[in-house]
Amino acid sequence: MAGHVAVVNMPVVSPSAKRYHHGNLRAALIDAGVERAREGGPEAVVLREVSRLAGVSHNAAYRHFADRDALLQAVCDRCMSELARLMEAGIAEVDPDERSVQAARLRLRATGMAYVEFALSEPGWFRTAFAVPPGLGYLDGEEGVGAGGHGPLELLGEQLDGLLDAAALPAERRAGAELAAWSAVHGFAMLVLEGPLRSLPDEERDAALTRLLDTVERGL
Amino acid sequence: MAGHVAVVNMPVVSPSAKRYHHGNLRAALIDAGVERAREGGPEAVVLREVSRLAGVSHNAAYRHFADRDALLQAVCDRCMSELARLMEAGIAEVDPDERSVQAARLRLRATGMAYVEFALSEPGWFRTAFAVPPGLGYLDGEEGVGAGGHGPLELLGEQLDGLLDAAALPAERRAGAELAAWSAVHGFAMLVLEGPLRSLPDEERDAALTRLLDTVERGL
DNA sequence: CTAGCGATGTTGCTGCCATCAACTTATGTA
DNA sequence: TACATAAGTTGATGGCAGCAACATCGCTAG
Repeated sequence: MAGHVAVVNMPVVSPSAKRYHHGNLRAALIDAGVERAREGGPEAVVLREVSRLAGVSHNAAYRHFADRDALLQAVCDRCMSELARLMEAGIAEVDPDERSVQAARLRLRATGMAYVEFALSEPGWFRTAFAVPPGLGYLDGEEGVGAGGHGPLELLGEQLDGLLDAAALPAERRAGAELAAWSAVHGFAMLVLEGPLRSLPDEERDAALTRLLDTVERGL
Repeated sequence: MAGHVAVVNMPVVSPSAKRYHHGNLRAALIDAGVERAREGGPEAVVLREVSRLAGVSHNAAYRHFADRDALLQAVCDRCMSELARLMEAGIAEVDPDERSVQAARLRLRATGMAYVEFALSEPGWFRTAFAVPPGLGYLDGEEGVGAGGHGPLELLGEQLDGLLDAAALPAERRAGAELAAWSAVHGFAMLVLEGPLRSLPDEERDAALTRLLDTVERGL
């Protein structure tokens, strides 16, 4: 996503040529929104500023998005996808063919670590990913998915299934396990990022994360 | 806090008499801010609107607060205090003299339940409590405390100490237990309130909360 | 080949907000 | 009792979201 440039549906003309019709404005606006969100989070996704970045006048955006929230929604999706990709990458670091309890546990742990690492390394994107405008329900389907076509929740579920298969998770506890694990890492990220623990020293923060993941592993 | 009316430092004159000097504007502004936050969360704490509610012109607020963020900060504190009070109330429902493992566990559970109940019953206040403006670190000291003078983090810590005393928590796991437990309930509240799980049916939500608290209890 | 229509951008409003500066009124104190 | 100062007010500026009316372009039917 970093340095992302829309490649699909590129304008037929040279991008430098200043034309009345942009040719690919919708994608350009989302790109610009993602860029701003990276620095300043969801509140930095400002229609006028984003339009300026896209080299177009304010109001042009209204041809492609009903209002600011619609643009923000699209930007949120992209941020969520980025999170999914990072989680996929973390999971993939454990040999996919390995079926041991150990491997299943490592994968779950990697999932949680990737989640928090994303929050800490890209706070703007992380906050944006969860800043879906009120009223709009998360569709949980096609949007916000990683390269494998699965969203964060599905990725987490797959790791829990892996734990189940490896007999490291009692079957009667499988239900609802997603939400328990997810809540833990999400809350940690929020508290540390913009909550009361925002000024916790890095060292203590990392120790607390390890402690947290241990707790989840024991408790699930 | 509901229907809260500032009693300390009330103006010496009848409140209905329209005077040039309000007499107690600072408190009135905070009250109005809390009222708006209840409905619309932190973004509803708007200087002009709050001033209107206090029956004073915009800009009057600048005699009492450096800027909007300073007012918001004060409102956040009040919301956090309200959370602390609800947690205290939940904890107090278990006989304070009872020292059993059972009682200690119930108290921890009540703490978490109160936390989530506050988030669900007063979403505006909950979101505001954690919306301390960036740059301002949480002081974690005098602010945001309940009737007993303790903040949410301290209240949680006390319950964990209780678990320790009752030998329901190994001493080597006491460190960092606050953050683990807190993260879980906080993440749950966020995900359910404004996150991807915002449209989860009440029934499933309650079941998930039970499952979550079980997990924490086992894992700590 | 070309007229014109619809899609895409632009200019110029309105109304809301935060904040600054300059002015006014009340209060308490010397 | 005068006046310094705290507390409120009026009236700017500049930014943002969104509406309306106008301008330009590109494609397609005839």
